[in-house]
Amino acid sequence: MFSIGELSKRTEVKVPTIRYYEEVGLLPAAKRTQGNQRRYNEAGLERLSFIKHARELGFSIEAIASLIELQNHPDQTCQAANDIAVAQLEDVRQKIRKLRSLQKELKRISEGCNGTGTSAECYVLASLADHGLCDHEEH
Amino acid sequence: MFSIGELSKRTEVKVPTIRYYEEVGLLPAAKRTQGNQRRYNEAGLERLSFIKHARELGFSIEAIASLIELQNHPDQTCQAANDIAVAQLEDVRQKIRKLRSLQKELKRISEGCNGTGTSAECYVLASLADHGLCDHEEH
DNA sequence: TTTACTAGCTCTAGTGGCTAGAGGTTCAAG
DNA sequence: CTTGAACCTCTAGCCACTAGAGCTAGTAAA
Repeated sequence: MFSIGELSKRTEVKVPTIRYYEEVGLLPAAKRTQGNQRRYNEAGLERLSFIKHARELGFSIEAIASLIELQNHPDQTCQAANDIAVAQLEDVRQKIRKLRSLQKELKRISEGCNGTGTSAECYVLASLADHGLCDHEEH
Repeated sequence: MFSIGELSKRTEVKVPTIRYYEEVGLLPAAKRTQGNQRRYNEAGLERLSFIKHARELGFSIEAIASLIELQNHPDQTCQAANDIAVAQLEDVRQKIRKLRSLQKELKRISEGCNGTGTSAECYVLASLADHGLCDHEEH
């Protein structure tokens, strides 16, 4: 049994974040010492590692809650888990597409400006002021 | 002179968002009718268009405030404006890099699961539980 | 055992960039 | 003059934390 600080060190998840996960129900309410301090075991560590990894992959708290729920029903098919992963993958792909188009426009804008002119004739400012000057697509 | 609703229609920026921009100082306090309703002119429309376009490119409110400040000093060089654009571009590139590595891992995870097994043997859940099962890099 | 001090506790508020809703007022058309 | 859409302000909510105040518990050295 170890403290929240120890759990934090081992998982590299900050202490207030651990308490937050407990509050929103991702982590079960921890056992307490007589003095009301949280105590964890290996199961708690594994659960938090799972959550951390999923967060790093961009899964929402809600999606992680669903995944944990699925873990708790080991006899069901994992179709639902796969669906969540596939949805997350599609979400990431979408974000990449959007960022790539932003990248393209930002590149064009900043390359049009060498930083030596005055603000009045600045290509960066002009591009932002006039949508027509750029290739930007609507979302 | 036109109303906030008209400005909203013309720029495709929602009414509460326009009020929010005014509140945080991106838009100057609008002139008011005797009945306290906001009235805008073409200058207001151009300013909001600038803000909208910059937001679509992912610039933060703070960065946009700086860009507007630069517009108001047309005699200075636009080095600072270019710096902001370049920083934004680098930020976007960084996000793309990170998302690509997430995409790769998510793809691998979801392809490892055909959705027909049980949760107990699910590759998605196992991958999330065990960091060692994946290629995921630390950030 | 006392003392010091770190680490823990709860609670409230703040972050960014909006969005939603309540409850009231103004404007413009008919 | 009446109707009703559009406007006003104010408060609260969203997500996933993060920061800080003010207090208590645990632990190691003296």
